[in-house]
Amino acid sequence: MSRRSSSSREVLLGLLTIEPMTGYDLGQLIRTSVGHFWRESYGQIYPNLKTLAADGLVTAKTEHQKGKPDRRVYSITDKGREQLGKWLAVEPQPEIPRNELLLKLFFAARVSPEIPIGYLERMVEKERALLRQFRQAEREIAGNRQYPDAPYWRMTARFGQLELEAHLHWAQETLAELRSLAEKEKTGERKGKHHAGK
Amino acid sequence: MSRRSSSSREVLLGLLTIEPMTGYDLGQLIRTSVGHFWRESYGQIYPNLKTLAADGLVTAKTEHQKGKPDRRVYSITDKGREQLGKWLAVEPQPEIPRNELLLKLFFAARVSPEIPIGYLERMVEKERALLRQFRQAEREIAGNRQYPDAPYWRMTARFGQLELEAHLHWAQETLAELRSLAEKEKTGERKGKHHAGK
DNA sequence: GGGTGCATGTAATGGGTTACATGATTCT
DNA sequence: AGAATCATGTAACCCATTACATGCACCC
Repeated sequence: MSRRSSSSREVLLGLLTIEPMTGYDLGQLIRTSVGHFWRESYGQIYPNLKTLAADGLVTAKTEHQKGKPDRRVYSITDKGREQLGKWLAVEPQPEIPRNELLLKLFFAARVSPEIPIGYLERMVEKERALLRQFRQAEREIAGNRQYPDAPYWRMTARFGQLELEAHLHWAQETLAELRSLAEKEKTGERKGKHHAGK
Repeated sequence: MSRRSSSSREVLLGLLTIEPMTGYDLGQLIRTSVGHFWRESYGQIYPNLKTLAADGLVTAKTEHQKGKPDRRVYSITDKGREQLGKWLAVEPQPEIPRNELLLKLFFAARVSPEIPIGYLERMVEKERALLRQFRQAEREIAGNRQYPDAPYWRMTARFGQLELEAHLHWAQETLAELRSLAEKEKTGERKGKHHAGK
């Protein structure tokens, strides 16, 4: 048990409190449930399940199937649940994620405004579609009263929605500004072309 | 020149278009200019400057100073500017950053609501302070007409501001919901305590 | 016949942070 | 006296993605 900062093992523990699952199931579920703020690759999931088992936080049993490969079904142990509780009590440290879009925009004066306009337009497209299915999903979860996890799941979904809305708002505002910038460049082409081609 | 996905070298190139600088200067500038969406450690900056010089994208000269250590001052070359232009033209791929706060919230039904309440409260505090200095900074940049980079820098700052506002809004909304959840738990303490202690 | 889904795993590779080493000066 | 700033660099480590390997069943 060395010092580990990341939470790759804890997602697995957390999802195993819902029901026993295989590594493959966990991969699927991660994509569909927490996928908009947390990803794991199988190259991470399988080895982590092994170390979790070695530490006694989960147990595994193999189920044979005909026609399909064997399943290694993992269950969380009491020790695992305890560990999860401890992890939950530790205040999450806010980190600043890298944003390549903003980085390119920051240096965009070196190229034609058409370039950032291009990728903002495509971004708006994608985000609009995403927002639609987000709102759809929210309506579906909204029905789930009774289940004790439901309110928390709704909160995380709501976060995604609000953030998306903010991004969209910004993108549209920014597009308008970029277009007027492009306009000015075309009309006032007298001197100061500061950016190099290509 | 192998396939590299990250943009750690390009930040350096980009900032060197402003003026020649040392690795140390670059570190400082990264923190103060793009720090709210991009970070670099010196363990990354110094080796990258070396490879950039080896590839002919920057040149270096050493300046001696008395009392202080020598400075290695890097300047971008034409080849470097060209490279930067190429990189800027490539559409940035949106990635989903991991969010540990949301992950813990997703599993928060396993602990007392007091726990997420605690860290959301502290988050609101911090973000309020951040927002104040963000708005401050924006007013200062707003004066900078004439400089060709200024509009782009404002756009990235604006992004940070809008996103922060969205986070704050969400945090307050969520706090209210968590508090009513905690209320319900205290009054209706009949059976179903589903979460384990500590 | 070929793609997709189920299912588990390992190895190579790459990207990045942290800690360490060094050392004079200036501020508190 | 001690901390912070300027300044450069390396080594250890860790986390994570991607590619590869395997193989049956089902659908088009």
